[in-house]
Amino acid sequence: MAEQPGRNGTNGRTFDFPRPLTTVDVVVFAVREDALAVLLVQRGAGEGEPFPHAWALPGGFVDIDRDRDLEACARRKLKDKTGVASPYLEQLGSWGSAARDPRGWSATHAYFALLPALAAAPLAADAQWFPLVSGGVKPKLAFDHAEILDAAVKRLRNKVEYTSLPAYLMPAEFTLPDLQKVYEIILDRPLEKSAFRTRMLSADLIEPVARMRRGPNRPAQLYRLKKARAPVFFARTFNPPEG
Amino acid sequence: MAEQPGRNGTNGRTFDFPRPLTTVDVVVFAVREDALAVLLVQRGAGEGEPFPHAWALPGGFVDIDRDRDLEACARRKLKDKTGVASPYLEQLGSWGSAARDPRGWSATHAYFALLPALAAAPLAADAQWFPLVSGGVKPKLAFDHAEILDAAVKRLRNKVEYTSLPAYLMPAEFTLPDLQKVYEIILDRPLEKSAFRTRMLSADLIEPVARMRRGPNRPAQLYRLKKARAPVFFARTFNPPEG
DNA sequence: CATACTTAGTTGTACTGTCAAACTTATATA
DNA sequence: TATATAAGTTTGACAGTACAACTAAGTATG
Repeated sequence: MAEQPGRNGTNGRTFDFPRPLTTVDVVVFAVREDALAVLLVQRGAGEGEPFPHAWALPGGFVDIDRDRDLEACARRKLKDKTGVASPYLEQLGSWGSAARDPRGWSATHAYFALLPALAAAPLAADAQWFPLVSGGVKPKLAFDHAEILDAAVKRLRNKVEYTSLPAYLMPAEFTLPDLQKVYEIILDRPLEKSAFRTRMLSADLIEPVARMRRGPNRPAQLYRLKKARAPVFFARTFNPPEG
Repeated sequence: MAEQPGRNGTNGRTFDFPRPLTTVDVVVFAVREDALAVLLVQRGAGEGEPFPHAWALPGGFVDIDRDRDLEACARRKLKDKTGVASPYLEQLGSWGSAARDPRGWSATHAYFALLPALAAAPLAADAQWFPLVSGGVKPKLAFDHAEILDAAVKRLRNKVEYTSLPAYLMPAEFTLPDLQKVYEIILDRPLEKSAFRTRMLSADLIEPVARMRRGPNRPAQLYRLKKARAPVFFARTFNPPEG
């Protein structure tokens, strides 16, 4: 185990002051049953545990022996809860204050992840998906996690206006109407079909596969994400939003 | 002074593990002499100080007794170095790893600030402005600050394409050509005059004052930022960049 | 087997805002 | 008074979206 950290450094100099607690939290999004959903975990009720039984974002303390850096820490926590190793992961921001954790001054580094709908089939026992209703989630969240979730939803909504982020919420193969539907779910407004198709097809983002989706009506072309494709940023937002 | 933090909590429970160091750094931008410039401070050379004499971003440890939250900590450090109390301040991200500080596992919360050119007249003794040349700064920076600076410049450049952020780099009164010049300095390319004017004037962002700027040619209308104006997000970027 | 129904996908016109370049206006200076 | 210079406007071309109608391809139904 590493030496007690509050007192001594590694080079002989003493820097003697209290350190904030350091945690990482992850806002995990997926689209389930035609709604944007977020993954929450229920907190334990051990002695001294703040917010016992409350729902919270998956996360926890940085382990300086296991976690090489913050992103590795976020991936570890994500893997623990969902089994998914490499989803889309983006840093969201950090929240730190004297008041947010009853155990003392603490700072959390928040990330947000996008998962294909069915990726997290074997969920951890204490984890559960919650649909977002009017920007929030039903249970009252621990710490300042409601605020972090709110920031994540706003950031996602905002970026969906001009990026291809929803592509990371899709299964391996999907149709253009499928993708449009996901955009519409997140933005909560309908989009123009022809403009949407033109934009997506000219973005060098997806490629058709040899199969079609068949159903009770006209078949639809199936597409897949081009390999190792970073998100695309469009030069315009979708609907010049209101005024 | 607060009790030693590595060992005991405030509620009787012991959470006994090493904590990362927690710092805040600020990337302070201003436009000086027709170039984007960033504020750096020279590090001391006391015993055990990492990167002695190297230039670094202004910042340092969170003081859990003085700083209510992370943003307050950032404002304190900014005030110390520039005397400026309330510039535009935005969270940039966080960098944390075992390797970035020789004193041990550390995480920094980075902010970026935009200052009017002449706001920071009385600079701290150890602080100095450095112009950005091809995205970077001349001296080799301490820690991973070159990486943080790079992220800040990229974020600023990116947001300038579709927001009114440069307005926060302007003095109290300025002309539209002045503002366009600042956009062009940051983006490092010329913009269309008429489209620029149309966009800015229809954005409900600035208002004319009763005076004109006089010079050796046609006078220009002076404007000022509308009071308490949050940044404006435009529905398009400026030049559909290349392809 | 024809017809209705549904969703996929295309086409065409109107509109909005940028691009590009020319043009007009207002001042100082020679 | 002419000239130079920068401020600000006008005009037409163009790109991409909005809106709406249209065609295409399948299943279901009588």
